[in-house]
Amino acid sequence: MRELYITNSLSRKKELFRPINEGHVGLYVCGPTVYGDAHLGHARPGVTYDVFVKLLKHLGYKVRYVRNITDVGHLEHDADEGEDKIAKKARLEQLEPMEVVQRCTLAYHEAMRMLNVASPSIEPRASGHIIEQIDLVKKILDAGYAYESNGSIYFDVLKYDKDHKYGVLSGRTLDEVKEGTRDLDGQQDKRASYDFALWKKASPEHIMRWPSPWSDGFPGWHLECSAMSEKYLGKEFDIHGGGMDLLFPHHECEIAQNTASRGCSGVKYWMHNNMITIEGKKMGKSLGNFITLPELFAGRHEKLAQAYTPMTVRFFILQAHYRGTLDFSNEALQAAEKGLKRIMQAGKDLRALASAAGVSSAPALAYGEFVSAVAPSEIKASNDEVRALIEGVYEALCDDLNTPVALSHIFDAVRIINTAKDKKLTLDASDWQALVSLFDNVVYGVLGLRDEESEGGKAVQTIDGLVNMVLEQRKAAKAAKDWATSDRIRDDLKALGIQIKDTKDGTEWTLE
RNA sequence: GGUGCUUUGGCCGAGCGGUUAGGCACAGGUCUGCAAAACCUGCUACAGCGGUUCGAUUCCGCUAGGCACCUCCA
Repeated sequence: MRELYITNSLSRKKELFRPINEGHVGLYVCGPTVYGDAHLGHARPGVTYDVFVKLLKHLGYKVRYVRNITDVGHLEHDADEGEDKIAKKARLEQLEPMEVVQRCTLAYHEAMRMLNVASPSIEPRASGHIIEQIDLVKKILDAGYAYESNGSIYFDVLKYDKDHKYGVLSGRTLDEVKEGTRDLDGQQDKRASYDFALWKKASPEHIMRWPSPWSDGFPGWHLECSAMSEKYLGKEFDIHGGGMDLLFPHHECEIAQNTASRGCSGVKYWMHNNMITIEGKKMGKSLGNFITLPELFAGRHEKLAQAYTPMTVRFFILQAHYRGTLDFSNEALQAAEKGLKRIMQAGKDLRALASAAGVSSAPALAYGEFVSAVAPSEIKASNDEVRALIEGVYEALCDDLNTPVALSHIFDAVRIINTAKDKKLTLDASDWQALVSLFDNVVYGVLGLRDEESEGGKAVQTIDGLVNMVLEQRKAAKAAKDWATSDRIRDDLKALGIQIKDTKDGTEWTLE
């Protein structure tokens, strides 16, 4: 199996990935808190870990991918004070909290589906694991790293720090954490401001509540990930992912909870995707630069010059490395749209050319499903450039998921395909086979890019027939050297968004 | 205030101690009835100031700007 390197946030270095169990990978990624529309920010981890999982599978690993849904316990302000986000939304909209959860979960799934993000193996909900979470609180209490105060349970950070050192992931010392933690009102129950809640006693008006040995209440936000990752992936698992904004305090607290209860930090590799920024700033409701995915796909937002398709967004995300910030702008999205179109067009041409060269075309791809027809090591080509570029693609992907570099090599493939189409380059069957494999396995497979233009079903077929009919008329006009008619047809079609290309072999057209 | 990250050509965005990443845009050319597309060529940048080095965009320091986390956020 090819070596895979990933940047471990724990060491801040690129490390060779070695699974705990040969050939198997356990991956846990923090999913959304479901209290609003899926937004541009959700697309980044969604796409990033989707590509990562697809790469792992393509390399031959068996993957268990767990991505949770936070539907309780995530509070509005401080980790331990303020209103539950979902309860607040429910109150504002006069809905049952679970109605909010249901609606937002479905919207999130729909947005992910459109982005061609495959479902995780398991998608556990916090509210469905209250028993496990209570059990975890008990273990931490028994170990002496938590205390009860007025019906709530808090994690004793100071004690934990003495025994195990708090802050290993974020690189903060407890002194630094002390300085940075604000003293807020209503924290009298805690011994220290940096202690975090494991269990909160519910106030009388709080709807989402469960019985526990300490009070009727609800679990703290950090608890669910510790409880559910252990349940589905074991005491120690391979990789934990999430957004960089979760690194502190969320993931730091997870490590503390894991260590306090299980005796080990639980995770071998931590991966963190960076943020999408808008005009250089992180997207946030308070800044008014918050764009939801439905708005983006429909072009309905004052910052959007046009609508962008899900694949444009996916490609846009893939053009930057996941650990860097990615700045959103109309110019950048439009550039991505054109670049993607070029790759997809080459993919279409590749099919025809390969099949003409006698290469049996791969079975029709079930879009949204991962196709692994050929193992990466089996891809062979006689043309040096083709061989080098394919090697480059795999090398980049296995070098901390460097999708932008992988794409740069794929653009080399596009150029080669186009040159061959122009008959300025001849490739043999093994080269065509290699390119077909590259597109099926990597472009459509690992990177999960789909040709949206070809997916319109019956309507597209109808348009196809109509356009070909009109083009027959134009052909006749051209034959009669009636350029006025021929040009008018071309212009009229262009006005409808249909772009004509006259080639030696006839007329081609594409939908803009 | 604390901690960390970052500053690349018109835009987006990789990367590296010495060989032009790539995309988009732009200009010229080939092809074409004209176009479009495609291909070829050009545009060769690394915030500023010092230092280390035979050599720095790449390492170190300082200065200036930006960002993130420390509060909910992917």
